[in-house]
Amino acid sequence: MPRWEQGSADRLTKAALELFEEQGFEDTSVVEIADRARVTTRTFFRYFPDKREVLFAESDRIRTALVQAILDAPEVTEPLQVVITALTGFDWTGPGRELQRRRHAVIAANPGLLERELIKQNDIAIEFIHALQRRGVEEAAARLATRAGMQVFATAYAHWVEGDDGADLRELTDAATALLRTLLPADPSGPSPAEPRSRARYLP
Amino acid sequence: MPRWEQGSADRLTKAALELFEEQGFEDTSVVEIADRARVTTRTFFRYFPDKREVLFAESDRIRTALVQAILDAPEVTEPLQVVITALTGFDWTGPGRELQRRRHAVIAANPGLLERELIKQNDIAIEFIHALQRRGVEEAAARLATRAGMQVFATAYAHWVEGDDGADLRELTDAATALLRTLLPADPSGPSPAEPRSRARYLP
DNA sequence: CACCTGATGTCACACCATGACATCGGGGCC
DNA sequence: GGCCCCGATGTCATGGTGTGACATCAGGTG
Repeated sequence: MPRWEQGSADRLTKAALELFEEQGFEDTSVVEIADRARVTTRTFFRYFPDKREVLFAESDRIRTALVQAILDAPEVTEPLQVVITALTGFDWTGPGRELQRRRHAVIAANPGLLERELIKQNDIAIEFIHALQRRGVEEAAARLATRAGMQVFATAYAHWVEGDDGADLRELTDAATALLRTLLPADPSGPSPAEPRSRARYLP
Repeated sequence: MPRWEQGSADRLTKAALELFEEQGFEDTSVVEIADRARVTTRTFFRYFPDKREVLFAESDRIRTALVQAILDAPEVTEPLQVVITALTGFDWTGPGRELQRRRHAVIAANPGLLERELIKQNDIAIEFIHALQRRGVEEAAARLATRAGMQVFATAYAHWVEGDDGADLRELTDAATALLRTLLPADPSGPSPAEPRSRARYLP
């Protein structure tokens, strides 16, 4: 195929993004997308397993890169820091900031696509947990570190994109981590009735 | 309608559960479910917005009860404890332990239903966050407390159902909370390069 | 009895998704 | 050059999902 010609997958993604912006996700049929990309619907489904997936082609690349970052982290690093560092170290601009913004806006505007985004995030979390376990982290700790780390990052990221001041993303994650710590009861004797903890089943 | 006769919705749910057990979710059509329940597919879609939802009718009741538990918690309670207490205080056996077990087994065996379960949990999380905010908790804290609390509960619950010893669910959540605390860097000076924190944007 | 109302059935239709097979065009090999 | 192979795409047929419009039927009520 000549290099100057976009592949069908790219044309389909572009067409879908445009149509979703123009008339919404639900009111756009696969036929319309395929027509605009000058292919048949059969070709659409050869490239994407279903209609929603057309906006999530990058997802695989992102997930793989993040998991690799976790596996590559220095051995001594604490699991929560491993997760947060992987997330903050990733280049989220991807294939162009503007395209990324449009894609995100379309997803945010459509419940169906939001669901798919949630699934994708969950897939990433699952692989994070496995990656941490491969680093020797025990399962319960891996689950907690992953979910907490992703939520901490989400909190920081939200403040980062909407923040007026050019705060550093790392500093924001530190602040979010600190906030999370304030939510946990103090360690030796908490506000709860000072029952001494029964043997901590999950501690190493 | 005579009292001794089950309503269509109940018959549909029962039929669907049986068929999903017998031949799987994907290989069961709405037509089959409707036939076994002695109604038409049109009636199926009057009671359930889509095929998956047939196993999640209880979801609304559960979500409502949990949110109410959060709103009813004593005013002084810390947000994380509010979430955990709401979850541990709920009667998860619902409409019969055996039915609940079958339903859960079917969901666990089908990716499509697992996705829906994830969505439902997310819906619950969103309402938890709103409920906490109504209690005066700031948004970032509400998000972190909700996600952390749900994950802590999930960790404890998993150990509870698979545990041989009859450990108390409350003790298990305490243990999981303690584990989460060990994952966070120590508060005043952590293992990270001792950069003094810039003003903590999220602290009260 | 006539009427109303809620639940259900009937019919038609659009869309999503996939299997089976045909076609077409370019690159390599003799 | 001519042939063949193969990957990408098109064509056709089909099954399942989900919804709107309207008909029907039963029970309760005046």
